[in-house]
Amino acid sequence: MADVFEALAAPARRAILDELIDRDGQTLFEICARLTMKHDLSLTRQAVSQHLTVLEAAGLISTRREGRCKLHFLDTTPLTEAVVNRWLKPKRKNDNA
Amino acid sequence: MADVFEALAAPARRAILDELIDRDGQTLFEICARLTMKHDLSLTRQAVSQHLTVLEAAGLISTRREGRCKLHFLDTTPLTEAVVNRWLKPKRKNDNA
DNA sequence: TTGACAGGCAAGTCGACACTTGCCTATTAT
DNA sequence: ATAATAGGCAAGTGTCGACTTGCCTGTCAA
Repeated sequence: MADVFEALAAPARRAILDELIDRDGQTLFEICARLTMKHDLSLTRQAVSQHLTVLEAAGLISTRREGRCKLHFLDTTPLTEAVVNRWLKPKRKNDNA
Repeated sequence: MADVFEALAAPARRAILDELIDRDGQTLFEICARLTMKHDLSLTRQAVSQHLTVLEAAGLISTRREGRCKLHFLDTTPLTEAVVNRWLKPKRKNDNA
């Protein structure tokens, strides 16, 4: 699994995660359209496709083919492992509020 | 406040956060030494200093001068706001386990 | 006051990555 | 079969950031 933080580094990829939270299981073209509409990000289809590849390599999204469509689903478990378990939980050892 | 995710993008900066979790309030030289020892990161003092600047700009660390030393303290609140409140909590609306 | 220690500023190099362009494959409908 | 849809592969460009080198400022002890 690739680096979760490297995947989160690009603003476009964070916007994609936002989009998948809003509506899970979108296709590449749907994501492209909604990025342009709601996030003012006018990217090429290839650009979004490469972002999706990075996100999938980081385990943040999973995909399923459906005929000629490829659906993308959000998975936030790597986020919990990478951020919460690494920095947020250890601090709770001292100040558990 | 600068971008939290951009601050987390560099592995060296994440290692610095790990170091400050292990021992809070370290100086620049202490962090330099411990990065070399425990993380196999042999960086210049200036490199670490620039990383600390980025982390402080992102609000992830706060500093306090103490004579000729500058102590660095971890602050994880931006992490919660940027990650948990953005992606982890919204998912809990559907599947709250 | 001189030297050592802790840190800051500025310019320069270099590699990685975000993005584009161009073309190709696979699935579905007419 | 042909065209349209949904997506993939590969190469190229350009910018940004991580890191270094060199020098300067401030603090403390002798």
